[in-house]
Amino acid sequence: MARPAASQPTEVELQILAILWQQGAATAREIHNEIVLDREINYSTTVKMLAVMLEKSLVNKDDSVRPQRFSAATTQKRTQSRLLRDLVKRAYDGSTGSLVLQALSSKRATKEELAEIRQLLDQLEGNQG
Amino acid sequence: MARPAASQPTEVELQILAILWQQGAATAREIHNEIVLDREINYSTTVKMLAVMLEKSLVNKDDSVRPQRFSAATTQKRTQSRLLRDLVKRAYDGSTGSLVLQALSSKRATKEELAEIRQLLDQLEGNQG
DNA sequence: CATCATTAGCGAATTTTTTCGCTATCGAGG
DNA sequence: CCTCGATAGCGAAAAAATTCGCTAATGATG
Repeated sequence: MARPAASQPTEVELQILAILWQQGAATAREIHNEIVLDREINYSTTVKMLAVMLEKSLVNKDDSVRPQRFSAATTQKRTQSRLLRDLVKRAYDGSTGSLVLQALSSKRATKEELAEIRQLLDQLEGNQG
Repeated sequence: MARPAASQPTEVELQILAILWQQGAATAREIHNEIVLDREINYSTTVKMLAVMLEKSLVNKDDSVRPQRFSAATTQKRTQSRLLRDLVKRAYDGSTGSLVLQALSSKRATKEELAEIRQLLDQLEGNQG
């Protein structure tokens, strides 16, 4: 009776995933040390969260090494997509464009990113017009 | 001992806010009827959520009319901004541009939106280069 | 192979969010 | 002004998310 396919990560879970995406596989201790830079937390809590996330299939555990190493079960991209889609649906009335507009106007991207965006835009309009 | 200035709305709270943004001020019953279209829920629950949200300053209550009317305490834009900023920080390593790129490539925006985005892009690059 | 520091795991407590039962209040209609 | 259907509110239960104390296993070191 498998699990219902990796649910949306919660706040704390996402923080751990972010660490794993950034560092690749890591031990509980390494993950813990990262979290500690950000907020107070007991080592047991970190370990427990990892157990919970394993149960939810949000992370994988490599038991063949000691100490065991954890890694994200899903790519950052995939998770981003889900979160993004969800946000668009819940807060932007489903309009991705409106989110993009706001993102662009509110916070400035780097010159490189802008160029990249423009390029993508060309491509999209090309396909459409 | 005032409250800590409107926290990030939770799942259910956001659903209610979305309704208020769409319809403007509404009675508990009206809000409830909207939620019911989406999922099962008891009227008491809706009323309670509104009370909680009032406490958190997420909504305002007009007591001068009967039945009382609720309205969102913050504009949709403002809340969107917060949520977006938060998402960028937590899942996109702080890179807005990377979010925009993904949003654009994953789901297509309307022709109008694309044009608008392009215009905005011109403006942004103009200011920068 | 005893000792000790570290890692691993369990079970339960705490906190936050969401739910609703039950009572009180309101206001329209008779 | 009674009474009845709907709205309002309270307090507590249930569910979900986060926390940690305590014990067990592990493996390096003398």
